[in-house]
Amino acid sequence: MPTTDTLSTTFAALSDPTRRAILARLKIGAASVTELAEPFEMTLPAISKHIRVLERAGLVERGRQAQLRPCRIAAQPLQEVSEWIEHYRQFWEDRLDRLDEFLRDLQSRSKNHGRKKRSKDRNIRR
Amino acid sequence: MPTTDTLSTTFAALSDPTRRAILARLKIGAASVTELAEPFEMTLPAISKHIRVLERAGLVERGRQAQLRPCRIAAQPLQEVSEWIEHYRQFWEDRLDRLDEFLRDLQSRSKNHGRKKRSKDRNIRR
DNA sequence: GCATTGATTAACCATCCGGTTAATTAACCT
DNA sequence: AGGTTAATTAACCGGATGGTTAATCAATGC
Repeated sequence: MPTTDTLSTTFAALSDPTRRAILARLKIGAASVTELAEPFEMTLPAISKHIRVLERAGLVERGRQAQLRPCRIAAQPLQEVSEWIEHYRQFWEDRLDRLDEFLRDLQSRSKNHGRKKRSKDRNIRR
Repeated sequence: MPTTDTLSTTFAALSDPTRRAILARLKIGAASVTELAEPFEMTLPAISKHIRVLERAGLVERGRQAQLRPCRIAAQPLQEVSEWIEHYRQFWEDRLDRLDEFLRDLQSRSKNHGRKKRSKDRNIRR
């Protein structure tokens, strides 16, 4: 029922491979529904639904020309996702950080035999 | 049943606000299940399930000490998400791009009166 | 007006999801 | 051994999701 927040609907929309494929297709240009449906072994209504999900999430916009409803990408909501995810960058780069620390540690140890220097500036994010 | 791909399960895991809140909480340090449950008006089993979803998605790992199962963040899968999303950056920055193009256009036009330079590498279409 | 093409809506189905309560496991403490 | 605390499992429920087929709407082209 609710779960109205943008981030949730965006993530939900992206959690389906068909939908992501549709977005990928739209990266290279606008397309009609039947065009979008073509690469999939799926009926048109199914694709139509997927598109509506993307539309509700603000990830595609659609026009209308003749009996076509051309879709184009509108990735604005991805910005919020990107910002959200950036707050976690340090956590997936932690291993590198630790390797980094290990190397710096090794280096300083070789310079002043074996004294371990405490590196203050850990939380490096690059 | 299927939909086994990492990206899908990661996005799905992130599509719930409770789960994102749990991750946010874990950013500031490991915590037990009851600790994690505390801020929510929700039963323990519910939280337990959420945690399992996060765990299956590889977003948290858990230890075991006494009867506690301390959770800690493991944001590695977010890297893939981040990479995926970066491929769309140009699309949400498009407005800026077009302003940019407009300005460059204006500039080159003033230099060799009114000849419009075709920028090959744009990829904008709408 | 009527057939054709493009797309949506309706009705239906199976499965998944987020939540509950109640029962169960697991480790600790006397 | 028995009791307490931490957490999971089991069984269940209602509502969302992803898909189908069949029917309908909307615009075009004779």
